Amino acid sequence: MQREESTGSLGFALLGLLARKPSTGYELARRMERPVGYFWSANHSQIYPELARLEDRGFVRHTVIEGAGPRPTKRYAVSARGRKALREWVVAELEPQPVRDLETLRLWNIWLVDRQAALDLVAQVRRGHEDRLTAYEQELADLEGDPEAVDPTHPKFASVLTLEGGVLTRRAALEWCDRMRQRLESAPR
Amino acid sequence: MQREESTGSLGFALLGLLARKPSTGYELARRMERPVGYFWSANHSQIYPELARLEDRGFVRHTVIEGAGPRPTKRYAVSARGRKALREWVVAELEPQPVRDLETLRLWNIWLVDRQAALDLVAQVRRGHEDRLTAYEQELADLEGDPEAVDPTHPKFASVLTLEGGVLTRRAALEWCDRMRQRLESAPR
DNA sequence: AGATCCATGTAACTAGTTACATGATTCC
DNA sequence: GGAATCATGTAACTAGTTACATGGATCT
Repeated sequence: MQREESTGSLGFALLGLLARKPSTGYELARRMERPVGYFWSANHSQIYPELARLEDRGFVRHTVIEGAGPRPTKRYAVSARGRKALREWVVAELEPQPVRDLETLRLWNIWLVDRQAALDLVAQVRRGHEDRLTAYEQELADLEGDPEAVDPTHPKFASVLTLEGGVLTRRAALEWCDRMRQRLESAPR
Repeated sequence: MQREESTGSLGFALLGLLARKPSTGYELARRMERPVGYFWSANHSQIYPELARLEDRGFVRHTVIEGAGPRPTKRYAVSARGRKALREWVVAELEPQPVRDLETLRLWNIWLVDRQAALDLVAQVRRGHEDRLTAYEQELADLEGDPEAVDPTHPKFASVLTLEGGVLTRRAALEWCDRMRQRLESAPR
């Protein structure tokens, strides 16, 4: 048993955001929605206390700026120590994380419902993948031709990589949905 | 504000398992590791209390059987109400779930590390996808040629669908990893 | 005799969600 | 004047993890 008290995934998500651009907690919450929210999300109620913990550990520092809230507005930036901790976490050997994929769980139970309901479910899942694919492609288009996106030490390089991953896997998921539809339609009744 | 107290995803995961085969809590925990664990996971310490809640709601029932533990061994089975609740959940219109994908989060920060470390990370991620792909293909091979797998009202039909989805998306992920490797190798230094 | 599996539970904790609370500024 | 946006926090809750606890049966 360890009382280690180490930074969790949310902390590294925030460090990654701040390494790209210093921000207030509010801005971090907005940036968490999109595009980071494509692979990590958090509410502001989780972000504010986590920023305080990161500051305790010396991973971020804040300066008070003028802002619109009833309390002082704080802009956070990563420290050298925070950057180092993030770099180390990125390349660490991590054991595989537990998966929790609600859509696949629902599809795994599709044998319980009638054909029409099954087709509706597949269509619903397909729509979700389609929407995400469109979003990824739009983000990618914005980065296209940007010379910084070719530099592997620039954040935009990493953004392009992750977006391309999203495109590839969502396209595969669409193909899967089409197969499922065919399978359901051609199945004997 | 609602005090609705409704069944969550874990409850439906357990109902789905029990709809396929009545089991003890212990067996459910084992089945959660593989193959269900490919898309949903839970520990026994989460499973036992959840089974009690499902029973409170009349979704499952248990009978005491002979077993090896110090306490009475209970075999659970879904009730008609539980089956109905599961069917309704499967086809419900659900809002998209928050995503938490640690691997993509790490790749999104890859611009912070040197080329070798970046290549190592990509290789690590690739290995994970490879291992999963192999597992999916093995499970699929076991189901191949099974006449029940063609019947859309049989659980094996749904198993095949989800495994095929896994194969398609993991193959896409492998392609993605190969692209990332090329991109990193061909990048100017 | 010791390890592993079967079997069920609770306690203490961390992570994440939803709701409450406050108040200035800007847009319509 | 009202809604949306900026801005930060806390409280109460649900979900999930890790550790503690117990003990028979089977395998080596």
